[in-house]
Amino acid sequence: MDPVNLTFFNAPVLRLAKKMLGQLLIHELADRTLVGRIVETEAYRGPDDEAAHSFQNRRTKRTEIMYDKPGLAYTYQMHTHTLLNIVAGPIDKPHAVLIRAVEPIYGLEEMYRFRGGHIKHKTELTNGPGKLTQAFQIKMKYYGHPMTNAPLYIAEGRPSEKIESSPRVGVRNTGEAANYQWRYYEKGNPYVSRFR
DNA sequence: TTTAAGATGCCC
DNA sequence: GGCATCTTAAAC
Repeated sequence: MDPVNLTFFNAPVLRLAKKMLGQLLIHELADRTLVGRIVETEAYRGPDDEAAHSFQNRRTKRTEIMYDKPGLAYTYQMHTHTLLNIVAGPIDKPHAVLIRAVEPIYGLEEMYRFRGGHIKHKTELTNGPGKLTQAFQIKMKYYGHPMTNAPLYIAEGRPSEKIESSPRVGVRNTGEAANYQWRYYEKGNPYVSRFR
């Protein structure tokens, strides 16, 4: 499967967050390729978004990558988990899309193994931003990796037909931004994370 | 140098 | 509801 073109990511962040629903997340491991279909995303829109790490153009070692080219991976550590974002356009605007859930397509046996022995149902493999990075073995080493290049990339999938939106998860203490409907997900898909 | 908080997930 | 566990950033 071929990666999407770099221009795919050069879009305003809200539009990109919706466009990414239905696209494929692919990680080529030494002995197996893992594939998932993106079913839930969130947009974080830099300077004017209090919930974003780059709020008020805050520029640190962590947020630096968001000021770089669209299509680069912004990985960061949240408690015991790594979360995966993709930088959106335009360049110099610190915008990014968080991948919150995917539907597992290929490599489920590996995903079960990477997730540990406590998974009862396959919907629990990848229905959360920390779960999917664990299932897909996406680590901090991918910080700055172009998501158009093997071994970790986005490929064209079947676009989502029914998209719903909601407030973002876990950002309740961020003033007005807590109300923005910038979480997008495929309606009725069982792999979408539960809202908290 | 120290400390507190966090775009989470698992267990009790 | 508690807690693991680690990076970042702000306080001291």
